[in-house]
Amino acid sequence: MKAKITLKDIAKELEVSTSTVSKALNDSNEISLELREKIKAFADFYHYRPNMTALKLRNKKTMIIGVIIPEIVHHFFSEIISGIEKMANGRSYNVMVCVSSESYEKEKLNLAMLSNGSVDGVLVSIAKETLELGNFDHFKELADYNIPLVLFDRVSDEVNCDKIVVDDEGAGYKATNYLMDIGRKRICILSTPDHVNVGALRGLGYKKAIEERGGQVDDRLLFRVNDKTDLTLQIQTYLNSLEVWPDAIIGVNEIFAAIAMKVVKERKLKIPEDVAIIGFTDGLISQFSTPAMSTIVQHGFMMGEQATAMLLDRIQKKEPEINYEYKVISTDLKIRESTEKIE
Amino acid sequence: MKAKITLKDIAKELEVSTSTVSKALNDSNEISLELREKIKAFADFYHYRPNMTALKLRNKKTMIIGVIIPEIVHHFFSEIISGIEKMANGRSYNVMVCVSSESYEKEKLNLAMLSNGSVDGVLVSIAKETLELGNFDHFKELADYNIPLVLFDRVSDEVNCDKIVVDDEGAGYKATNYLMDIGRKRICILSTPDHVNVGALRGLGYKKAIEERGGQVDDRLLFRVNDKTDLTLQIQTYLNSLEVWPDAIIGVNEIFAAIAMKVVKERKLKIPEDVAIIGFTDGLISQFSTPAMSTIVQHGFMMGEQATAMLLDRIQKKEPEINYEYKVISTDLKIRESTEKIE
DNA sequence: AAACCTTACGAAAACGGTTTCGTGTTGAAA
DNA sequence: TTTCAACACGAAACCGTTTTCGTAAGGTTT
Repeated sequence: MKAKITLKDIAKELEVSTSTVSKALNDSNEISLELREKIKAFADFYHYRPNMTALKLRNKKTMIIGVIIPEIVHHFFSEIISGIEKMANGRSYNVMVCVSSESYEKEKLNLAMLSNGSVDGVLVSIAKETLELGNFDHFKELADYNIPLVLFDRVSDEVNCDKIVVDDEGAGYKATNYLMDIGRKRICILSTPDHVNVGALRGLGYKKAIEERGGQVDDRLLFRVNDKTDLTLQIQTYLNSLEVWPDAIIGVNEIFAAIAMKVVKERKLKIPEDVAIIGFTDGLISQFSTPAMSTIVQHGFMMGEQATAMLLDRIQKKEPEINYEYKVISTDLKIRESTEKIE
Repeated sequence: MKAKITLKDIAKELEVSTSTVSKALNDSNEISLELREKIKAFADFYHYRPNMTALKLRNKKTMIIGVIIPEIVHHFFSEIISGIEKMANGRSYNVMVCVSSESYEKEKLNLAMLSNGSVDGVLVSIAKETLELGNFDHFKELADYNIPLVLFDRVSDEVNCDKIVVDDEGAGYKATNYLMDIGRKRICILSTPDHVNVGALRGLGYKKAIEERGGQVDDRLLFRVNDKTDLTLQIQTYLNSLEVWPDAIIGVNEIFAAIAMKVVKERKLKIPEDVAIIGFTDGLISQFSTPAMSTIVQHGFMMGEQATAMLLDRIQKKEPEINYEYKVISTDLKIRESTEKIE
């Protein structure tokens, strides 16, 4: 175990000054070629590596971006992290991941921790509890510290910053339209409480699609699943409470759709003949369920990449512009067996 | 946008020295109560927060641990990260996540980046390519820099450090035994190439269980799926190439099992009546497949927590002990519909 | 009144680098 | 010969903290 060697050590050993060593290693032509080579060889031999922390202090940049995410064990979010990690790495940044567990307090704590100079910028997807409480002051403080912020997926109008979201309304619209195209009349949507913008927007697209064709939105077909109690039970109870079963179900996430599929099967109804099902997030469940689930694919990886690109661009600009970007990522409809057209 | 305020700023403003301010803020009784309060009030008012980077440099600790993981979009691994994050946070450390994408080069690069003083310790699950190449020199360098390392899940004997793994042999044994208990005679196992210790060990447990009951291991029933070509095709081809179909299949991960389930269904065989299936990793597929999949649950979250605990303990000890720990996490068999006992 | 403690603060070093500026030595131009 | 630029290097400041040590002022012992 050789203790890590510093500039000072090299300087002393070679009887030159630290500034000379520093310059030599940075290939400055202020230093003669001869000495430069000698120093480099020496440094190389002892595996010299500059201390990052010292550099960070001097350069006032950490080359780290912080990410606060509600959950990691979640296909869509892990895809996003993956995209973030890739883009950040490509631009030689590192990623510090924090999990809010959907809790306002943890989100606030994480943000405080990150904003003390640990990172050059922050990427956040807002926790459900925060959205519910509607308290976004902790984000505003970031601006005071002059730390760029980009919100992704779960955003809020009350925060002034760059944002990037999935085209949730368009996705809801797309899914609904497709289901109508294949002749479905009673389309049910399993959504989230309205404070989660994601769910609300998907519901909006759903309504828009129906109304556009002169249809009447039946409010009984829009169910808001809350995540405080057992999901399966809620969905089961709800579906079975309908006097007339729907002939199509949209789940605003993979889990809702998967549960719906289970419930439909238990009811001995055929998928897609009796009931067509569409989910969101093209995760493993969708690919390996029977029948394979049609889904709205949300391009989480791309979202992570682009959010990071936006953040890094903002970091690298000196002027804190007031023109914040709002980027929308469009979705694709991936048709599989759970909606296969029947004529 | 108030620029972030430093100790020096406070000192100048209050016409005292920086040392006084520092001590006051740290509640040193070297400073009179009166002045202490005054300084604290001032600092508070201007939202003073110490610069982390400066502290890191001074304390020679970053309070960050690095994690190198082969993949994020993977249920087991994301569970582990989740556990790591929780434990690290609980002990006031932060987590820097890097992805090797199963590539030797990326793993090496990541390790180099982390070991330059960015982190106090590193947690690694070895990339498949690295295991295949059998080159572990990059890990040995870590010791030179005196940075503690803990390997988890994918480990190697050639690296001297703390390790923590799932009881893979026991899991394979447990699954096989259970299948025999419910009367299965031809148990097939979909494993990985042997250089992936995880797969190899599960295969070992499988063999042990069979031999223990005086059975003869039929090598044709052990298939090594490689991840270079289409998984579904491989498994499909393999299963259909068997003269006699197995009456039970063990997939050493969730995907293999899910694919097997699909193939079995396509063949119009009944699960579990004709073929029982057991998977590993208790992810979403298992819970929401039809029939719901019996699995070996691996406690990824706990593994992440414990790996982190081991690492932090090692970091906090001054003496680099030679007694490395090797911890094994036992698994549980979660029985669901895909193996339900039939008599 | 001399010697000694406290108390309350400041100066300076340290962490490990980079960078600006100064300076002694050369060699070439005037 | 003088002047000046180029070259090659070192000194010192700097990034923002903490911490050791020094010390002046005042109080307490003898």
